[in-house]
Amino acid sequence: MRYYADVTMTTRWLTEEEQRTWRLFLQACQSVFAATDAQLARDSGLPHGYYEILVHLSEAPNRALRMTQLARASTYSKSRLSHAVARLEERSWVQRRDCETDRRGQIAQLTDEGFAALAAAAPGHVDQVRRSLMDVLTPDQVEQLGEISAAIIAAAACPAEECHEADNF
Amino acid sequence: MRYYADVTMTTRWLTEEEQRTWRLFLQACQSVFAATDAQLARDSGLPHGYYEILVHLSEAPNRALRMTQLARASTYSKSRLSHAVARLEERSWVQRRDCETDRRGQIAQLTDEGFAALAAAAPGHVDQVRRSLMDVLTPDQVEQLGEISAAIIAAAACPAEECHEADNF
DNA sequence: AGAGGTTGGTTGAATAATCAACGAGTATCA
DNA sequence: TGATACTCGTTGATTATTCAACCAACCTCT
Repeated sequence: MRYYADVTMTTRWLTEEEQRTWRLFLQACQSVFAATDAQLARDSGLPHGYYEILVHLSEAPNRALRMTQLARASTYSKSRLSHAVARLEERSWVQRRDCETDRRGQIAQLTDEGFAALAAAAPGHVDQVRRSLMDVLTPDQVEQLGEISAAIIAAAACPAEECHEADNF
Repeated sequence: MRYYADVTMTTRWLTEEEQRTWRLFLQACQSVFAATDAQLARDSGLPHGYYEILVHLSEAPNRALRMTQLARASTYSKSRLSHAVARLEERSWVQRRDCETDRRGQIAQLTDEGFAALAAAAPGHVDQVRRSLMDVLTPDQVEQLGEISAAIIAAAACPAEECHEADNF
């Protein structure tokens, strides 16, 4: 039997090569993310994607972003972001402010404390990214990976598919 | 300010190129997994990694595996797998049996019903993998991605790092 | 002005993942 | 035999994520 059970006959199955690649890709991603998540959790008590949120805020003008923009930047759903920011607010790493020009709006603002936490977490994180990814690949491969990633993102961005999943985006 | 806040001076920061690649990689992974997860959830009500568990069981001799082996194959922690199998058991897709040779052991066995569910889910899933990944890349890129993934996995497997995270592995 | 629709964001319940602790079985070695 | 240590797998509490429902503010068009 093949990797994927065959039922309809009309499906275009994956070739051996594609199958192999898909599995390797899955495993590689898991290994990279497991390592970086573990490192962040260990060294900064930062749960998974929260670091990304802080990074995006730290780069925004004034270290502040509207919730929706922040969600888009972090590829978080609005709901997920709302919960996440609530936790970050409990730790005083982020503060919510009302938006002046749109009274529905909320602005997430990175606090000094939050910035300090991020600054403390960054070196270890970068180090882990090196160990898990960059130092493991040749410069050519890094370039290839960039191009491959860009192609994937581009394909996902448009393709007349349902981009309108209820809450997300 | 750079992407990652600079505090220690001793850190080897990412180059522009590496930074760009890292972010693209993150986003590409999110986009692929978001798409495949959404597809599986929509078409089969299968939460995230559960499909993988069923796949691994379906390929095992006798469609059965010891919990620990299954955990390793799916890169699940023992705890996570235990919970997951409990849910799959509620849906009668998997059954637990005692191991004859080791009385501590449990064997997860894919039921016919579970196999049918997997067979029903597979075509849509494969299709999504094509749309999100394979059809988006050139054959060369598919090959490159395979090699890159293999390098990442190999590096994570050995490197004298702490492979002994409490519960995992 | 106001009806209808859209967007921004939150909430709470349900589900999933992580973490720490545990009991039962096995292995090793005295 | 028994002491010690380790492996197998589960459990319950905590935390994170998803999902559906919702309110309030804005936008458009008449």
